[in-house]
Amino acid sequence: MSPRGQAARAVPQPTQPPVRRPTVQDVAREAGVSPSTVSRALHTRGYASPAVRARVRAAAERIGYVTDHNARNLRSRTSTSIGVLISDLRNPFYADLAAGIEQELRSAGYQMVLVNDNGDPAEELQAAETLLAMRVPGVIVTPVTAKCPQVLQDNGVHVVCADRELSRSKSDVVLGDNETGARELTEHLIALGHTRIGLLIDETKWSTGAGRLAGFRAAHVDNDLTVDEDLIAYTSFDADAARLTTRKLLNDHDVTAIISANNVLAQGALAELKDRRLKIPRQISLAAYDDVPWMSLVQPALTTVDQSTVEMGRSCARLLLARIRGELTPKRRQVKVPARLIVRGSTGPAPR
Amino acid sequence: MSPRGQAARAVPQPTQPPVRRPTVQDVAREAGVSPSTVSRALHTRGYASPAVRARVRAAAERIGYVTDHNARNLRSRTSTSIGVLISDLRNPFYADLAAGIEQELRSAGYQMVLVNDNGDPAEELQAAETLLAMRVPGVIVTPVTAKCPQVLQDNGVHVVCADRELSRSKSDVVLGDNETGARELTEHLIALGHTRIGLLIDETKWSTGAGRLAGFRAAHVDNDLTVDEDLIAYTSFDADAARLTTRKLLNDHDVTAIISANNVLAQGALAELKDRRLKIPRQISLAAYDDVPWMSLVQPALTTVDQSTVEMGRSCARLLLARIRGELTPKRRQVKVPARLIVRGSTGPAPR
DNA sequence: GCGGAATGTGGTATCGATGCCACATTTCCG
DNA sequence: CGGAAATGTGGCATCGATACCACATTCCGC
Repeated sequence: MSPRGQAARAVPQPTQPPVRRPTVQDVAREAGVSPSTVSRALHTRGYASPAVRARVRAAAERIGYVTDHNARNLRSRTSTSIGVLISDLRNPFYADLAAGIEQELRSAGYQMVLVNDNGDPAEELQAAETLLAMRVPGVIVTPVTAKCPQVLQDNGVHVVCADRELSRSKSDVVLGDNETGARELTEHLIALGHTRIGLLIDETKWSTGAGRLAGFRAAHVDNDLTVDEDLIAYTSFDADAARLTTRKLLNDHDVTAIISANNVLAQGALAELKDRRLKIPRQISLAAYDDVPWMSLVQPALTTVDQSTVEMGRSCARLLLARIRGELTPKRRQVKVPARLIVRGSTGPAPR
Repeated sequence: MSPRGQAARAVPQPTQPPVRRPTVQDVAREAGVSPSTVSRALHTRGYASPAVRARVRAAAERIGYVTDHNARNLRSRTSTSIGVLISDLRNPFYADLAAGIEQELRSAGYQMVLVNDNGDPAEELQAAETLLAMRVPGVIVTPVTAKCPQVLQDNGVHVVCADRELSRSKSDVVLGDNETGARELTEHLIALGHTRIGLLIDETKWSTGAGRLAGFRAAHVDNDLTVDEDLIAYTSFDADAARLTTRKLLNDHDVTAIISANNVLAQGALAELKDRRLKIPRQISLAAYDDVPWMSLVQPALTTVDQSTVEMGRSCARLLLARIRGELTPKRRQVKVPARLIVRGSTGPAPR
């Protein structure tokens, strides 16, 4: 309807007459104290004698009182809802991340508002606006655009970026140790005698891809190998595309091992290798960054780097909560979650 | 601290002085109208001339106004946040379900508050209370206990149960067509000549397991086979347990095919078969209910029943929203999402 | 040209909990 | 034993948006 801007938001519809829920007033009457006292007895850091506190709690329980967060949030200008903005819940990486975040938030008494942005800048920005409207005190985001964290911070919302860092970011950030992980993975292959290793990768603008690429290079340098730039196969973030790119890589170059930069690309690479009936790891080795469950179910199981995704999520939540509680110095924080090489059957000595 | 009941909830901490956000008042001043008019112009179904509406919108955009949902919700006694209560985000089934729900909710202007209950009744109940506190108009839940939907409904919250139905449930529900799916899957095996088919299953109290078991039986009956009750192998919802159960099943009985009742059990079954170096499907066929990505990546790919989990999630959301908007008759609704047999390489003719 | 219906806008009370301050009691100590 | 400090409670205003009603205009038809 509106030409642009202020999109017409869903307006709460005229629902049926809701059940009347007990209020602080009701509890006060029931317990024979004032509403203020009820509030203090139940929640606030304020004073309340143990006796009164117990009486109020009993009364609240008796009549089934449940605090209204909307009223609470409005008055106290805070909220226990935290926004979580990720690309795609169906990707196990994001699901694990969200699971870790949720676990930590919940045990601290916070709630998670989860939004998929499908990796789309416009949706991401719209989600940010929604979270602003909800007056969340903090947001955890796997950013697509720098604008999103920017807008949030400009409005006083704490932001933790997860998994990746955009240039000129001012937010706290939790990253995997991509460089070390990729280096170890590459060195593992080099130690097996591989010298012509293909790298299947989709992006190198974000810290994630950039780090993995850097680790790949570093491993070569440390072992006096030069990286053949033609073996770095750029593709898009999509299994089918990765498959085609792998095909091309195999057609044009004689690599003895392939590293896929993430779990999505690995699907494509594996599919292509199987399709060619290549014996893994006898004829070619395959390894992937970002361990997800299927990688240990296929035959042979894939050698991978486990980036402790759930723990990464927990870290994000802990960091954000600490920030919200004002426990941190203003200085921007960067947390690095270690990555761990898991050697399985898909990597073996270089042929011949 | 408190002996029991009214758990001490996290209280919003004294955060740093938040940024002052523009209010309706500010927009009103900027646009030269009254606050009431601003409200109507931006949101409410009320009247506002196009001219004023445009002017107000422009003003709002100019000063960066974002509605405060807490205030809005408090006053209007509604909310656009929907609770989603599931067991385990790391299980692709739940992740897909949540993804479907989120997609539908978001496109309708609602938000998703996601809570993992880890399949634990206590956590489930606590989550329900949190959602009550948030005054969500509706909740989608994969119920563990009947008490949870009960409590919510008693407080006037609309509930849609997803994936399973507890006895004596009064809520709307969205189910997969477990019976048909399991019947088709079983019939597929029977058509291939299998007569001794093992069923690996964890629960049959919920409609989910019960339906799959019923379908399994029905296929036998329809084909004049009797079900050997010993081939129904009960296990717990855990891959390792399923593996042991599979081992026992193979040791004690000579089955020519195994059906796993869900994606988790399938992992255990597959692991055991691989461990025994059994040729699939030459020596034994394996099939699973609930198609998840890894099943098409393993070799041979698994024959499965795809229960359209994402679509199931969408259905839940659509049903709940319709209910909230009062578009439905009071009668309890039950939606059945069709299941689809996907034949892949893991099932073949019965040996000999 | 006038009564009365449409139409659009402003004013005010209110949603429910909490921040803040005042004040009634106790407690404590010289 | 008096007065100051400590302690615990109640009262009242307030967070920001919206529901609801009153009212000023404009628009009709007869």
